[in-house]
Amino acid sequence: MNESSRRRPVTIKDLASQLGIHPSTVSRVLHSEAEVARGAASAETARRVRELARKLEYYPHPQAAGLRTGRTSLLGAIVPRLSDLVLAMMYEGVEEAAAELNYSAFVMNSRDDPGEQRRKTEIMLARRVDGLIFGDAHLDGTLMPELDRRGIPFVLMNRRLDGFPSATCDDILGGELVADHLWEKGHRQVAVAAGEAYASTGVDRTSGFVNRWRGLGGDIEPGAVVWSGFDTAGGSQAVETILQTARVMPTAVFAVNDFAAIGAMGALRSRGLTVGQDIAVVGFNDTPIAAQLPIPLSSVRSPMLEIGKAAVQLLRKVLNRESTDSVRLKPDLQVRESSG
Amino acid sequence: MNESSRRRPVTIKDLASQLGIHPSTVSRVLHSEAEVARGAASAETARRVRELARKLEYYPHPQAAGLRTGRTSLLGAIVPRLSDLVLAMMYEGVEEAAAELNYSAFVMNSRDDPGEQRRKTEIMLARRVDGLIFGDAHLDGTLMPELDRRGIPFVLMNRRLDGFPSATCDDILGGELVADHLWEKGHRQVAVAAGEAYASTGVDRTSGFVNRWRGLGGDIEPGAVVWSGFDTAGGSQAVETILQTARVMPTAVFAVNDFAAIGAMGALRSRGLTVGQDIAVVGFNDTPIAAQLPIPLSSVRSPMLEIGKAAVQLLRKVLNRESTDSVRLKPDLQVRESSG
DNA sequence: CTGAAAGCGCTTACAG
DNA sequence: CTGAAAGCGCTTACAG
Repeated sequence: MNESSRRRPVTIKDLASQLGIHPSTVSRVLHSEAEVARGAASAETARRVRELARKLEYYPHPQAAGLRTGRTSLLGAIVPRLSDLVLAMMYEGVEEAAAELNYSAFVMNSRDDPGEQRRKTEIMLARRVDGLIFGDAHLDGTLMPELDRRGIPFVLMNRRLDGFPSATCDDILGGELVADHLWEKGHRQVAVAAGEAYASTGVDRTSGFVNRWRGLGGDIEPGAVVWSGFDTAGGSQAVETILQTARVMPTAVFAVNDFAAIGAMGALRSRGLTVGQDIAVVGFNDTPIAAQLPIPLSSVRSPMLEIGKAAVQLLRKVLNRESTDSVRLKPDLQVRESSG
Repeated sequence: MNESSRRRPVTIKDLASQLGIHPSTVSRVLHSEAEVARGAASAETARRVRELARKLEYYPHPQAAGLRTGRTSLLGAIVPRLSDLVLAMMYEGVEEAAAELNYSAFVMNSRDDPGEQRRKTEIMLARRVDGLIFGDAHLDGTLMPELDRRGIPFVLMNRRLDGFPSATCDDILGGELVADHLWEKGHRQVAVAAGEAYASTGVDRTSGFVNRWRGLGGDIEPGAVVWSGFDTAGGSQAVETILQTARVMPTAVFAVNDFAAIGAMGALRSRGLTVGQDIAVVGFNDTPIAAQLPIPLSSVRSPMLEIGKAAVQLLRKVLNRESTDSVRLKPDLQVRESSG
């Protein structure tokens, strides 16, 4: 059982009294970047302060500093759900990059529900975060323009939205890579499990694919593009719909998310089709399971960790009032047995 | 682009001056639980304070309050990796339960590395968290006893450790459920992909299985229990080892984690075996993909979200210096095609 | 019932 | 180069 008799952390005052100097001098030294502490204190004083701080394991009290400076060094991230591996990976990137900049990051789930997005945003603001990162932007949403009007610093990751800085995968390119690959493999009848129509990821991957496909001279049957959830259930439903409504059976399915692809594979198998032989399937994100599935899944590798880190860098610029350009990181295609 | 001209949040002083009363009175009212504000202010004053607070959308400044009270209302959680769905789900539970108690939760990854566990713990403590939740306890680790000696309030989740309060799945029971099921299905030669030997999850699931199996009159071949990673790679490696070293071919494999089970399925398939016909596979945690795999995976359902919530409740008790008993939540077995 | 003061730990202009 | 003061927003014993 815990004793809960934590010893009181060392403060600036402790350091000052032990050194026989004023707390403000300690603070100045600890904040001077240069080892020599130009203007903050004499080289000798600075040395003694730093030495004692190290010896006593002094750590600044971030809340106290924040109270004084008006900044909390807190970043808030809102994602559809953390149990979605794609967002979890991106958030790992956010966490790492934030820690490097001496920020702390929070994360909350919105479940892609507009009410929850608002609610969670207000909670984050009540906690006085310095800025926000949204992984759940809706193309038809009203929250982002509103926050912008209120002057709240934020950036987007994962999904983009016109007019706001975002760190995303180049999803259009990702879709194009899949079109090139399937065309080259000789497929001419294809279908798309396109994801949610409110998410730029689904929209961009799909439009990249469709436009390139047409550019190559291919046709997309009406009813061959089905909007659906990004999860396994969404993928299997999309395939059911495609199989029921398509006039011509597709020989390949592009699912804009690996989990949807896994759901699609399940649905195809229960129709008696062998993926990789009777029908090709390609997913998106190249999550670790893709390569390890019983039938390894071809997938577009997106740099999820890097997207999270890029989002933090972008937010840093916004907070510093520097100019920002959205970042689109390049994906590449991993071809495996499911479409080999 | 963001304007970054956020309007200053409303403070207690703002409320007080608008009402012509003293800030301390406002604070007292806002902290009195009862609507009538017994002892804090007159019913009329209390009413006016609450009304204005609502109207101006006053939110307390948690850092300022914490500075005064000595508590930050911050909880730190450390997990092996957030991109492990099991931990991500548990952390969702942590986040939700913490928010309900007006706590904010942080999470960091330790990658199951003892150095990182220490480092991340110290970062959390430097941020003055009120308490910690560890999802990455090692059975042979030295960190927990050390933190206990230092009087730092913490609890464990996911993995247990003797002598410390934990919220876990009843992993022994989970292993027993699998043994009963496979025995009943007529299997007599079994193997186990047992997970990491430093994690109570793997150890308990395995010992629950093995002990029950022997109790039923079964034998476990030497070399039929293989320690391995919890991920897909670990599962496929474990199966490779089992197939190479087992004297008798098993007819069933119990993998203590769904991702390991997926890896196992892949390895079995590349040996030409059809899971569910030639060989049974059972996983653990019943993650959402289990049911949606091309060959649906039998799995022990563990209440991941509830484990996270229970950990927060446990930590709350520790912080209140109430007595705590470890919580072991009951799992159940979902039988599917992979072992049907 | 309500005001006034002190102080949590830190930072930052301001003197000297 | 260094000290002293003020103040961030809040809470809490203490008076009256």
